[in-house]
Amino acid sequence: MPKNCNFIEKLREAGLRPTKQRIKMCEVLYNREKTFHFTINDLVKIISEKMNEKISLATVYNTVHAFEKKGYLKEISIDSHKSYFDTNTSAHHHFFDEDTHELIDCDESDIDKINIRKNIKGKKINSVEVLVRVASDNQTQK
Amino acid sequence: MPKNCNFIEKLREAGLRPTKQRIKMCEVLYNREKTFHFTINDLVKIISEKMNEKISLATVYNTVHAFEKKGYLKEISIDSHKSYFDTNTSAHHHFFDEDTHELIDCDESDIDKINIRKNIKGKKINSVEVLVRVASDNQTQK
DNA sequence: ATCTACATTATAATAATTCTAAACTATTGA
DNA sequence: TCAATAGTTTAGAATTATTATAATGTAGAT
Ligand SMILES: [Mn+2]
Ligand SMILES: [Mn+2]
Ligand SMILES: [Zn+2]
Ligand SMILES: [Zn+2]
Repeated sequence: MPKNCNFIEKLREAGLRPTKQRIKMCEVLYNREKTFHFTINDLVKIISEKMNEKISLATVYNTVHAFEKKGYLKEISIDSHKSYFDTNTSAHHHFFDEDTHELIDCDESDIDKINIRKNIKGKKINSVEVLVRVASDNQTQK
Repeated sequence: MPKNCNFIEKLREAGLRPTKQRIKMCEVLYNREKTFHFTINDLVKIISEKMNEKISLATVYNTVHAFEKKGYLKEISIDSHKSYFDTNTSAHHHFFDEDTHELIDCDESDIDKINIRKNIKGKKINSVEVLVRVASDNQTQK
């Protein structure tokens, strides 16, 4: 979803009723300069602490999954223990900072096109995504 | 761990007491031709159904995590909802079959070396792994 | 054989997520 | 306008995966 867009219209187009909870969540998620990577927990915290709003946890889950189904959010597998979501729904690669647990998007120029030589009979490729795990390089440490 | 190895010795070397539960689990995990990718649930099922053994669920978790810490198993992030483990602990790429939820290892020749042009200040790269999601290509379907 | 540190186990606790069913509300159209 | 209705929110219960606890068992040392 584009930044500063008319969320009421966008929600309607997606067949989702523009309730105040959903509009608030759109603002949190999409009124940003950069891609937003988050866990449900992050999102709940932002809504309650930064926005001083109260949206039921069940609604946050429902809405995130509704947005995911409509293609406005994408789930990212980084950690088997919790779900990360991404407002950048295109196929793209990531850096994952193992110190801060932060995800950073790669753009086209950051990683050369991946060349897959193998193919699995009867199967087509749905996506090819690279995860680069990084951590502080402690060159100053012994 | 090599196939058909002396698991008692291997466990001792790792500083792990070779208990009967651990030896049994080594047999299930490492007496195989190919890399084994599994969830805890898969493993428990194999132990109880195929091996007709009873190992407490807590022990399965403890042992898998002990093996992981010693570098005999590696956790793979495919699905935020459950943990996959891999007996191939080297850095390698995967195909993931979205129909069967099966992981397949790539070998060196399957994917060309990944060229990363970006670097994050103060961070070093720990790993670069590619996940290729595949699904049945249904060319016969409408 | 005895000791002891470590391991196993059943069970309880926790955490993430989903379900349920009642209350609420956005939209429709009389 | 204003009910009717279908979709939505909500608190709380249920479920699932995982981890903690604490009692019991056992491998390895003496
Ligand atoms: Mn999900
Ligand atoms: Mn883990
Ligand atoms: Zn991203
Ligand atoms: Zn593998």
